[in-house]
Amino acid sequence: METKIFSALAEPTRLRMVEMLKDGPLSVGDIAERLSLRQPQASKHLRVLLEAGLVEVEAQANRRNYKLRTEPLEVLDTWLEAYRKIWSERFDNLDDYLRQLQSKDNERP
Amino acid sequence: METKIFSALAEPTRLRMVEMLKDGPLSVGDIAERLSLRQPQASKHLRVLLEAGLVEVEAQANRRNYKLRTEPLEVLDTWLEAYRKIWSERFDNLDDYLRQLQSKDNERP
DNA sequence: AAGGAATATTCCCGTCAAGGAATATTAATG
DNA sequence: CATTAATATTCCTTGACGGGAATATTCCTT
Repeated sequence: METKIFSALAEPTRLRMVEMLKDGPLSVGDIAERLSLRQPQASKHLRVLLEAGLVEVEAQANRRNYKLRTEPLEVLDTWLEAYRKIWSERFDNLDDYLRQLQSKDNERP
Repeated sequence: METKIFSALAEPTRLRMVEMLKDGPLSVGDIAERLSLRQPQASKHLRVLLEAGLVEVEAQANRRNYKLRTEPLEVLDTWLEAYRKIWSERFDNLDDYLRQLQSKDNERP
């Protein structure tokens, strides 16, 4: 698993950017305004997201519209698969345990 | 969403630790050895994982056994939910598109 | 109680990331 | 072509992070 996506999302401002872009593409200015950032900082953070593959840019005249790319998130989702097994196993164990209790209850009368 | 988990996983060594612990708890020494780390570095990284809630410790005599905690990963999994919708929508759109092609093919003869 | 094994913590240092301010770039417009 | 709007890049400084080496702590053993 590539750690680049984690570093990119480890910065609160960038995480908020990603969450914002979930609802559709935005220009740098829009992003900066909504997050109360100065434009250069917005551009810099967007560059990091770009290099992590989390966004793509479409130039439209003066503007640059940044759009979310889900591919790295899909990779992350796949990576999580192995861990989902673990917590679902735990759930199953709890489930088994509850069933055991249940059957003991049934033995009693 | 808490960024702490991302910072914790952004470090390649720590990510490897998490992946190792997927298969069960390990002592500091074991972890250090498998990753060819010096013990102090292993301890330091484990501390970060601990503070991120990604592991828990169980002291057993001299040893400290570190065990994976999946709770932060479950939070991450939940956070991903909103994005899964996006890429599955895209898939649906592609699906629709292919169906359209299909029906146009059928019109032709 | 002393010694040794396993682990944690501290100190030092080099590197890197982030913000601020200034400047460069690109495109539209008069 | 000059100006302006939108964005990117650079330079600087500061703070956090990671590795190395040394040391402290804890617990077992004898």
